[in-house]
Amino acid sequence: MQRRSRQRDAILKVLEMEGVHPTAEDVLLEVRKEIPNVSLGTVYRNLDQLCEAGMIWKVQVEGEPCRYEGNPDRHLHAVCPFCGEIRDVWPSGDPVSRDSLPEEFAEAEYRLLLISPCKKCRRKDLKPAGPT
Amino acid sequence: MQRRSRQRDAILKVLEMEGVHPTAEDVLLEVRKEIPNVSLGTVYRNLDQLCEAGMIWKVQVEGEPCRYEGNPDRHLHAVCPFCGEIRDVWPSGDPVSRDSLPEEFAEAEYRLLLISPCKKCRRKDLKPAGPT
DNA sequence: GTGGATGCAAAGGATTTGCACCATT
DNA sequence: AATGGTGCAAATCCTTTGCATCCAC
Repeated sequence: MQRRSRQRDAILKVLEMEGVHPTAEDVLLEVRKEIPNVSLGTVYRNLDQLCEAGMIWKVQVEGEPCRYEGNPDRHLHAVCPFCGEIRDVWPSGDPVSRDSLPEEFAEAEYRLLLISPCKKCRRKDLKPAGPT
Repeated sequence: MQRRSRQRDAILKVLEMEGVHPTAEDVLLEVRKEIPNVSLGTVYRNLDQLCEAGMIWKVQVEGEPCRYEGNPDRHLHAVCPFCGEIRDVWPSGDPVSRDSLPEEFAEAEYRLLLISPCKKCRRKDLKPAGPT
């Protein structure tokens, strides 16, 4: 990533909005409001670059398209098993119980996704479903 | 899943081998040793069914095809960032530090993937890479 | 014999890529 | 002007599906 471009700036701006976790498609639609003819390829290329650069993060929920987010501070994600909504979760310490793991994982990196109904869905009385 | 079939039996047998985490493709090749003309569609259909039935599990590593495993006991997975090898990890208690999370996640389900070099790769001196 | 399971091939969705042109430095 | 970025469309990869046939019950 050496040069600047209107497109990348616009993409980054979308991801810098608070609490959003858009898919590439979502980003495309949002950016098109400003630059009507951006292409999906460009969005993907830039999202990749920004990830590499550590400026944004990818959030993967099984069986769904990748989501991206711009909040650089380390935090977790929770997905609602009913509606699929993703929300940020801010842990107060290490969310992994190292004590419960073999020595060799004392410092290991991890991907942790919480699965828990969102407020809206908690009201209704539904049975848990997806992600597998 | 109501009837039995040679194909499903064979697929299940592959997954019941200790410590394997094959992709659908891997399962196909293995099953073909016994039933040369199984199709990939059949493999996927049966893997899905067996997952639904809770007899096997799906393991998702970002950017890679799904892997499957037959060990029904609750455990974690660790992926090697260098070679992609997946190994089983048996925690001694709840691997999630509930104390570090907001109240509402006290009982939440989760997906946790550890990222840590395997023995072979620990010897070599490589820089961490993938999964994003 | 009935309806679930199969094999095949085609379709599908998400993401990547090749290429000629455009734009930033 | 050099070379990285873009738009477009085609390609790729993994997975799912439609359909005629097969086979377990």
